[in-house]
Formats: sequence, structure tokens, C-alpha cells
Amino acid sequence: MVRWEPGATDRLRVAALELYVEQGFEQTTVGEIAKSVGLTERTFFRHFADKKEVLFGGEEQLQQAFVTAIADAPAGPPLELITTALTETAQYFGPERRTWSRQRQQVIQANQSLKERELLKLAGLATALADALRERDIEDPAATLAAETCVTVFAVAFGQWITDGETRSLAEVERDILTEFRTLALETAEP
Amino acid sequence: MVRWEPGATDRLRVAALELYVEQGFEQTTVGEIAKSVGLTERTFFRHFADKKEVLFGGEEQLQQAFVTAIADAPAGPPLELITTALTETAQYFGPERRTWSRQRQQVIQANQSLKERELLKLAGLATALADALRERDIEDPAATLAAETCVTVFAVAFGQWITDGETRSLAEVERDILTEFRTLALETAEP
DNA sequence: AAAGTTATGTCAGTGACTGACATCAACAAA
DNA sequence: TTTGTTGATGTCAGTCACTGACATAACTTT
Repeated sequence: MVRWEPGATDRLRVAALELYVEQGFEQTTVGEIAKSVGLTERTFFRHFADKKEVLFGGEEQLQQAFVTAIADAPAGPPLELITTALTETAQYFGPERRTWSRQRQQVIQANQSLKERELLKLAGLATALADALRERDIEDPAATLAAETCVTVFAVAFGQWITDGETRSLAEVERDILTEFRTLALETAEP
Repeated sequence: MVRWEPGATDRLRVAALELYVEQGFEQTTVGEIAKSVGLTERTFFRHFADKKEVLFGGEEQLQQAFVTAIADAPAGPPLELITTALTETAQYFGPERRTWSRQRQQVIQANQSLKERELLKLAGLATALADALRERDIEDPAATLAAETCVTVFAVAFGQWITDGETRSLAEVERDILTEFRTLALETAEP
């Protein structure tokens, strides 16, 4: 007989998302989440820094995937590196993950403080990407600009991928957004 | 004889920044801020939605300036529109504002939840810019991409402008960052 | 068997934020 | 002048996120 049910962190994650979807983020108390999986509020805060963080797991892996993709990419200009990274990491978002992503995103978009947290995570990704690009001997400000561009493309593509009726894979959407981006930058008539 | 000292909002803003600088954001209590200008905690929350918001006034004006700049800019491709908008709005950041900006930014960078709030404000700016670009008959996703790019350039330039030892005006820094950005997009050898 | 480790519970406390109601000078209408 | 009416404030009680300190019990190591 075990002392505690294992996988407390995951159980809390699942229960939290479920409750957030059902009754909204603000209407759900931490005590409620914990109680629903047989734990206490205090224990929740030993697994997650705060009430929002429970929605943001597994980002380190995605970030790591981006970073290694850039480290391993064939030599080329910055935009080629991030193109490679985007393509490589798109595989993390298969069709099976789409429904869950939609659900999660719906919760986030419904609450300002959750949007804030997501933006912070994306900013963290941009910072990590910039570091990785500097490792590839790309100097600032090009590294920062390329990293921010990569995150922008990812975020825009992800938003489209999540949209109802969208059937293309994330990689396909990203490719189109990247093309659009190049057009944007090129069609500028500048002295 | 007046019933209340006027300008409560501004007095709270000034006192808050001062206290945040002196003792840090988290170490400062809302009651403390209010008391320091002869008001109560409850009244603070009638002027500001939360403890963070007191640092983020006047953004509507900047956002409005960006939007009108885009609305009034001469016809051209998206990147030209945002170049115009950046140049126009740079005048809001004269040399006299530099010290204050440094001080404020230092407080924000020292605290995660303040960083989150700032990112949310920038995201709001991006949304407003995208709307303005659509008004100029630029279709999505180009509008969104251009708007995000504009905000990125602004943020990177602003960060540089704030840096110790930087003497160029914001407009100059922005121009250089934009040039860098075009180079980035152009030096990509793509089939 | 004794000692240490680990995930949890308990409890008391702080501080952000809210709703309800009271106050009271200033101003307007009667 | 008297009588509302308004608007920024105060007061107070309450909820909830989050934290520190300490206890507990099962499993592990020595």
C-alpha cells in the first residue's frame, strides 16, 4: 500500500484545466483544485509557483527543442536558421494535440493575467533563441531581431493553426506565414 | 476650502514609483503608498485597477499617436507605414524623459509580474497597430506581421535608448534597428 | 534498529483586492 | 434659502492567493 497516490503534479494539472474550462479561471479556487484530487491547497503550491503556472508545463521542452534545432542547423543567414528551427519544432504539434491546444488557449485568452503569463513565456523563448543565435556567431541586434521574428511567426502561425476550420499542419502554416513575412520585408521600396 | 487635495491619481503615481524604487515593488504595500499621500488603500484601488497598473499610465496616448501616424501616413507598403509611425512617435521620448524612463524600466525589469504587464501593454499596442494597418487596406496576415515587427523594433530600440552610455535619440536608434532588420530579411538566400 | 529523506498536512499570518454602506463638501434645482 | 444630488473619499468586513514554521508518517539508507 502506498503512502500517496503518485503523479500528483499531473493530476493537479488535469484537474485544474478541467475546472478552469468548466467554471472559469477566476471562479476556481486553488483549494478547490487541490481538494478535487485529494490534496490540500498548501500542496498545490509545492508543485506550482502560482495558480497560473499549472497551465504552463512542458515549455522548457519546446524551448529546448528550438535551441537545439538552431545549434544543429546547417550554416546560413539568421532567417534560414529560424526557418529550420520552426520546421523542426512543428512536429511537437501533431493533429492529436490540436483539440487540447484549442481548449487551453481558450482558457488563456479569456483571462488577462493568463495572457500576461503566456507573453512572458514567449518572451523567455525569444531570449533563449537570441542566445542560441549568438552561439552561432550572429551579433546583436540581428540575433535579437531574428529571435523576436521567429517567435512572432510561431505565435501567428499557432494562432492560425488553432483556428476553427484550419486543416493544414502547423509546419505548413508556418511556411506560409514565413513567405508572407519575406514578401513584407521585400516589397519595401527604400533608397 | 477644498474637500480633497486635487490630482490624487498623479500623486499616487509619483509616490508609488518613488517607493518602488526605494524599497522594491514587492516590499511596498498599497496601504503604504496611499498613506504617503494622505489617502487610504481603498481609494488607491479606485484610481488603479491593481498595484502594477500605477506604473503604466499614458500608454493610451502613445498608442493613439502610433495609430494616427499610420492613418495619416502617405500611401506605401506596410514597412514604410510603420517606419513613418516609428519616426513620428519617437518625438514623445525626448532627452528629458530618458532618466525617468531608465528609472521606471529598472523597476519593471526587477519584477516578473511587472514584466508580464509590460508585455501585455506591448501586445495591446500591436493589436491596435494591426487594426490601423487593416484600415489602410493591408490584409492579414501581413497586417499582424507588420504590427508585431513594428513593436519589436520599437522595443529593441527603446531598450538600447535606455542603455547607459547611449547618446543617440530614439529616432536615430530606431532607424538603425530598422536598417538592421531589412538586412536580416534580405540576406536570406531562398529558392 | 536508528537515522535520514520526502511528500504531505496543519495552522497562522500577510497582503491584494472587492462589495456595501456612510460621509460630507460642493453644486444645482426648487 | 432650503433641499436634493453628486462625487471622491473613508470604514469595515470579507475572500483568496500565497508563505513560513512545524508536525507526521512511510519509505530508504546506514
